[in-house]
Amino acid sequence: MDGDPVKSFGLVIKRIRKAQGLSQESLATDANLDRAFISQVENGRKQPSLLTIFRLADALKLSVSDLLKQVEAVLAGS
Amino acid sequence: MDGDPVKSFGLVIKRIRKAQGLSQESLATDANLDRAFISQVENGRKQPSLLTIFRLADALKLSVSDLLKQVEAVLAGS
DNA sequence: TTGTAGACTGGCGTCGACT
DNA sequence: TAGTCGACGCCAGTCTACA
Repeated sequence: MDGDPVKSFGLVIKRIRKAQGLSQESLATDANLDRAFISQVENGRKQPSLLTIFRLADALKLSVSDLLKQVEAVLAGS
Repeated sequence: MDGDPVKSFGLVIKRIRKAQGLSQESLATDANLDRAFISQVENGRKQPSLLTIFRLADALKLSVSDLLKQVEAVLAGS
């Protein structure tokens, strides 16, 4: 019932980050991004660019396609 | 030998669009984007945002994860 | 540790026109 | 049909700082 890819993306990032026991701070440094920006993305307030999506996937140690497959799953079940 | 996700993304978009016999113009209208911008993306001069990636995938009638899987394939074999 | 705010730079995305 | 250009508005992404 959501339908917003930006919010769904944020939820997935937050879920995976927590599952790996990472802080926003460490994820930010791993992905070469700002911590404040990570927060905005996780809360669906900012939509990342292509390069940023790749950086986040790398930092979370999974492929971009697998990451977005999880986003699609959230979208489908919402 | 490439390593640039932005260029790879553009190549994949162009390849799929041509395989479906679409013009940049029709893809642009299907994805609610500007034709000039489609050209920039295909040539790796602009990197799309998350929402734009979803719009392009929809217009090309494939899932975002499948689209990015093709991008990863190009990156791997380059 | 996280959310948010304000200010800032650079770049996304649009539009019209020309090649 | 596709590439590119200039101008434009708006937002991605950074940084500092405070709750």
